[in-house]
Amino acid sequence: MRRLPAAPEAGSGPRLRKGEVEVPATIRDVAKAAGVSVTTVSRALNGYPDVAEDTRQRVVKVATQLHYRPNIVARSLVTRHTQTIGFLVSEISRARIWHYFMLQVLYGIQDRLGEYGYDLILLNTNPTRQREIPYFDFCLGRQLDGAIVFNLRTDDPYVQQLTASPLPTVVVDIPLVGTQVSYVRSDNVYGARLAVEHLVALGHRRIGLVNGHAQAQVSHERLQGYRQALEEVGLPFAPELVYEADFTPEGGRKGARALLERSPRPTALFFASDLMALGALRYLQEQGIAVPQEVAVVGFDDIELAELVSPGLTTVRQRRYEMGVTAVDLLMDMVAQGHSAPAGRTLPPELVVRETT
Amino acid sequence: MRRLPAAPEAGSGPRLRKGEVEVPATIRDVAKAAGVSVTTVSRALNGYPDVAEDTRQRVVKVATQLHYRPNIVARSLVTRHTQTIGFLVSEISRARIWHYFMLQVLYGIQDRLGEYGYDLILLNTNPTRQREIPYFDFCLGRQLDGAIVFNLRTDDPYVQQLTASPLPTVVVDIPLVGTQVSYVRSDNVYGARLAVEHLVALGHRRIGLVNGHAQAQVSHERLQGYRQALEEVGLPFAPELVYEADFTPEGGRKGARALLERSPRPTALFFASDLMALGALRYLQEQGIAVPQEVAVVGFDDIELAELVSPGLTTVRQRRYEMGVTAVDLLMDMVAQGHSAPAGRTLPPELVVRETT
DNA sequence: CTGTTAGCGCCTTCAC
DNA sequence: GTGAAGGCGCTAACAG
Repeated sequence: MRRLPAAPEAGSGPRLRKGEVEVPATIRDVAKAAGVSVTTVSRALNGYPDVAEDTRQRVVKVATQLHYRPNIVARSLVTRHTQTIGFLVSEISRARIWHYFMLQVLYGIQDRLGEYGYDLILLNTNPTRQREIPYFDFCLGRQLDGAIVFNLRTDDPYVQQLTASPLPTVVVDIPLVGTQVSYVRSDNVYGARLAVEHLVALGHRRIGLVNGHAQAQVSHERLQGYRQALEEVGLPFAPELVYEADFTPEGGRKGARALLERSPRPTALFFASDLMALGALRYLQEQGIAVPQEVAVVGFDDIELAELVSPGLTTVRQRRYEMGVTAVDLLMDMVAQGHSAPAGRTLPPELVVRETT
Repeated sequence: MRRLPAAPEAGSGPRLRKGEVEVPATIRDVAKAAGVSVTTVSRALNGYPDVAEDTRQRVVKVATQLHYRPNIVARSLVTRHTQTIGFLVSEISRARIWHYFMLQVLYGIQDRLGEYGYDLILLNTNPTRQREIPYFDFCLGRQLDGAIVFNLRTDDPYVQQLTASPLPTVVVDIPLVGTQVSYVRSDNVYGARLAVEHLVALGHRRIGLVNGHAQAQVSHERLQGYRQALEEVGLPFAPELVYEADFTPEGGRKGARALLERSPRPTALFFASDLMALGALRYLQEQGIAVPQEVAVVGFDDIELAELVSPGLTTVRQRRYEMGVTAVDLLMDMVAQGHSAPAGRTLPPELVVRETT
């Protein structure tokens, strides 16, 4: 199985080649070549103070010559931490649609994690495996130091397990708390209010909502914000003006069609995702319905395309990159500092007015 | 440093709690509880045939009770493979723009890797670190079984190192070969020809090209295809009709503006990425230039938005998901089968005609 | 069929 | 300041 049979000749010198394959130098090789013990090499390379300066220099030099790289796996076995964080994206393969949003969060995570010297592992999970194996067993088996969970549905079994997680975890979008669990999300209620208030200020009185599916936490929150804003200005809440879609362009299209059949016809449509708004925009154009003259449109997220289409999409910007960064900060507070879970963080979204309103 | 001091009491039973923290059961705990040796546990759980059926059952049962999960790190240390592949995206944090394209490739990778039981680790690298550390040192240190390299510029130092890589590696977009290196890419020459031939068939004679930057391998190939197609139909190659941009919407915008100032003005524009085409489309709309009546536009990639904008973007589709899947297949051929690098794979793109031509 | 014996490469008390 | 010894949790010969 192993690529290399144990080398019989434990000769001295940089045992660099064995047949065709390069054998990486171990700490022992360095020790031998530098004429010190492995202990000293370990200390010298890991920056402990109790090593004579000239010894350290010699060790470093030899290590460089030998192209020595500490074996992270071996180190992890003894230190019991891997400098690795798991990124668990529920249904990553099917819910592709989410990922315009996700990507930016991922950048934030990746950038910040880099600063801490951690790497990110994309856990390969799927609904079946997910049903069988507690989420943290994935992580525990791999000795991960923590995890970030993304795109969890509220009815996912993991939600239950999460609060009692023994592993430092940050959940995106769902406000879960536990001694080892924290969260980061946008203030979706506020964001939705921003959108609706903007529409109301523009004179709209019948405002439709095309929402995400009910298993997404954010859908509830955005609906709530929508209702709040309406109530605030004394507008009635009309259930027939709410359409439950699924965040996809196709869903947005259907939602637009359905809502525009109501009478009196709404003069504005608020979508719980930009992708839906974009799908609807396309539909409206096909139907020859003028935006924003006949129907105003507001999206949610502010994905890059929002400003690339014409007319440019008015939308509620989520601080996606910052969500990633914040997730890591919260996580590192638990992992590195060993604190128990800090309070979750709720980031304020902001309205970006373009040409669809 | 370690979270748990060595437990002094090595009592029997499922030593499940120590203070607040749950201590995962080890193979030794299972062995003890099942009344067998650790070897037997290992064999039973790993499906070796030389274990009595009732012994196996007992072991499995005990393991389940104890919530035993093998420590992957420990296993990796001895087996010398980690069931983990590195994904190295050059400049992931700054070249954000690439990633509409990347994401779909990533899905392909992730899905296929899951079938093989592997996970993917996102290597955190940056230009600085990249200049200092040979690419495979990242991987070797973490004992990765292989790597997939994405978005490499032709002038990146890694390109040199790659051919001699001791680690199974698949490069996306750059046709590198070595005993342990293979590649996957689209047939960019052919793709560009498809685009230009389509335009020519539509009667266009002056066709501009807004290309990517010169450090991208694909730019050269697409330029080549552009020239080939021109030559084929006896059209002259006019250097002033080629603009070197950078794959971004902003670059596409600039390219469109520059090229449309040439006289006689080109009647068609071919962009080396959809993102550039989209940026240009936006510009053309602002300028009141009718697409496709006054200027026809063709993109490259077929990212999801291409069909979401209106007019829908005519473009050259790359099989992005399939590129990911293929990359993994090539890689696994080296990693699991232990073959030396199989020939690289070049996937045929296809023309998708929408409304901009 | 099962157990004993050695490590994998590294870090870490504990002596010197 | 440095080294010797032990062990992290697991797999893999090699005996029985």
